[in-house]
Amino acid sequence: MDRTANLLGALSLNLADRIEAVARTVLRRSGETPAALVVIGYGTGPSNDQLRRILGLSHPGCVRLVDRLVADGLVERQKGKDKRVVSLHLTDQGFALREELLEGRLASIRPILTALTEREERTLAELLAKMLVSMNPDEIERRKICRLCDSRVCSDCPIPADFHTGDKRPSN
Amino acid sequence: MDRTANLLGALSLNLADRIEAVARTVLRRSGETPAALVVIGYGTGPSNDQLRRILGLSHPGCVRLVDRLVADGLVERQKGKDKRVVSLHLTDQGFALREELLEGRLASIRPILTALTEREERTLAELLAKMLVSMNPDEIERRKICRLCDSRVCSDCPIPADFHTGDKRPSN
DNA sequence: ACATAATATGTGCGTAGCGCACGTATCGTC
DNA sequence: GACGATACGTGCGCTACGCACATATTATGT
Repeated sequence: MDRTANLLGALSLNLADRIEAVARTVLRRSGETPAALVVIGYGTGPSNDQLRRILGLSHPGCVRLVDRLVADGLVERQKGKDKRVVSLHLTDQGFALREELLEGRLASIRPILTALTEREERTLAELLAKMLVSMNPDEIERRKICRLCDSRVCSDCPIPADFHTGDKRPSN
Repeated sequence: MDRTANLLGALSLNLADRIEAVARTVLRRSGETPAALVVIGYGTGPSNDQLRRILGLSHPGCVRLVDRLVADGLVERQKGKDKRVVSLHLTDQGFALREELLEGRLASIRPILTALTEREERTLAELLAKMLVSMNPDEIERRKICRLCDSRVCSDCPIPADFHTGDKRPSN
């Protein structure tokens, strides 16, 4: 079993490398910034605090991250229902870059799967789903796992989170 | 196929998170520092330049990384055959921490695999091996992929690199 | 043999991303 | 209406990293 664990770890590391490289190229930012773009892009208008929980950052870290996204013209701070909370939304430019990021991510993963037959790929999908389900994640954990997911291609998500109702364009 | 790619990406992200968390806990360092400890621990006495290529860092970045490891008492700079090159070796303390890191990494991956039957796990291992082989990596790329691997556990490595001759204790 | 290029390491300086401690504004509750 | 809880933002420092540059050693060409 440890051999399998090791192989899985090695492949995961390589995929993480690829995805990070894509994010750097597309956004010119690193760390949790790409994930923030994806999460905000689900269109639920998350608060700073909700975002930081999903990204696993401190509150100040998240504020600064949003500062960067705003400075880059990708995100807008809008009023929430409560005068305390900020509601985060993508600008059109942010949405466009998010699309590029998500497509780049999938493009970097696809080549690995071409090594498999269709049948093998289906088997892999089943195994992956089984492992994801077994994590039995709570809502925050789900969003954390899916913080770079392209929900549109993930039909029948094994660990559906709230925002799996589909991405929305910014409603300016 | 994109659904499978997305699931694979999500699981990989989660595994990368877990492994990074373990590394932070064990080493109190982040970035490529944990990988450096593992790579140096293969006992081949790599030079600064070889190390940087495997880790994908700039040369100065690698020098500073080694500075940190030396300051932490985990690595020693020894003379190479060439008066220019430095040969990097672990101290006993470095070796001990490397063991802790590798075991922690496996421990963080294992729980995911318990969701599978033995038969399923073997299937997964086959698929993983097939995907890794299909990358057809050169020597540097192989070491990059395996820069956090526990080679003792990875019997019959699908992409064997030079150092798969087994880890060695520091030979002070 | 000797200048010149290539290799390998290290340093000064700046940047990105993040956390801790703290301050401030708004909301709920008694 | 006071007081704690919630949510946001700021000052400050730290870690990890890259670029430009300096230095030392080895290889190469004439």
